[in-house]
Amino acid sequence: MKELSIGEVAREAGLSASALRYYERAGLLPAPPRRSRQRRYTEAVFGRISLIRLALEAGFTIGETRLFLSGFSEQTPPAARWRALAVRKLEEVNALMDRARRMKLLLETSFQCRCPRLEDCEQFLRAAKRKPTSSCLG
Amino acid sequence: MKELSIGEVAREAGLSASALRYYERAGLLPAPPRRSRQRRYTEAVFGRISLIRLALEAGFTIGETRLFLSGFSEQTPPAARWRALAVRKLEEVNALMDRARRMKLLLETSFQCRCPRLEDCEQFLRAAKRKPTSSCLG
DNA sequence: GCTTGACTTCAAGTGCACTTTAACTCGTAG
DNA sequence: CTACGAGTTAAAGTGCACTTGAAGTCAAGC
Repeated sequence: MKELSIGEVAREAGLSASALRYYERAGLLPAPPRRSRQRRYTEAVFGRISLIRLALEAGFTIGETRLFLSGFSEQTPPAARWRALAVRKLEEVNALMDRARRMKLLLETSFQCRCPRLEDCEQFLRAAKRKPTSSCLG
Repeated sequence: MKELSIGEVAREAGLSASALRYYERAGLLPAPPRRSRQRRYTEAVFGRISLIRLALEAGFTIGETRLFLSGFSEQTPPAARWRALAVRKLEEVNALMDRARRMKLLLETSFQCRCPRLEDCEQFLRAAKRKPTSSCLG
């Protein structure tokens, strides 16, 4: 199996070597074996990295992402804590999607808006206040 | 028209007085008139505040939010810059929604997943990789 | 043997969105 | 008159997710 240096992994994964070291210190990436002090990764690391990026980009903190990952890499232990996190995060992600959806609608309607102050735009207020369209991706 | 102190505005709007002063320094909130050095707001401030919060919570930075607000409060001037920002932000919001959607799907499928490592879970990988369901809110 | 380039560690720095602190001013109540 | 609570400022501090800098290690090429 091919061994990769931190530079190669960084280049291919599209992030910096320092970020990889940071993830390792933070407990998100397992410490790989060394060849004369230098890290040697296998290609399995890319799956882990995209999992980490997916979580971080969706708004998980480093600590939550660690817990999220440990909810799977270990067999039984932190199930309760992980489950609690997942439920809470699911709510947060729902809220995030709702805000993003409203902001999108806002940006789109703002192209039509000719009001002097956006706070007074009827069309905008309708867009900004609309509650979740619960049918979509719910 | 009723005049409100910074404390009353903060309490009613659900944020801190220091945040309001910070928004003012950052050019998001207009500097209100003073009664013996103390800020006196009218109720119109609440509309502005919810606009600010909506933008910030959807991922706008302070600078972008300022530009966003100025795109409306002024009649003609920064239309081009604002329009460019809006288009770029619309893309970012789309990306954010896509990530949030995938994270949501991920959290939901993870409740079913019994794989030792999530990176190897077939069901999960299908969920994480699925591209935008372009029909929804597009 | 010396240089080069990619790696190593540890500590300190960065940018954002605020918050906290210290020292101060007011208007009001006792 | 004093004390109190709520407001004021400028400057420093906070937490997060990294990045940068300094000083060193190591294998390969000249």
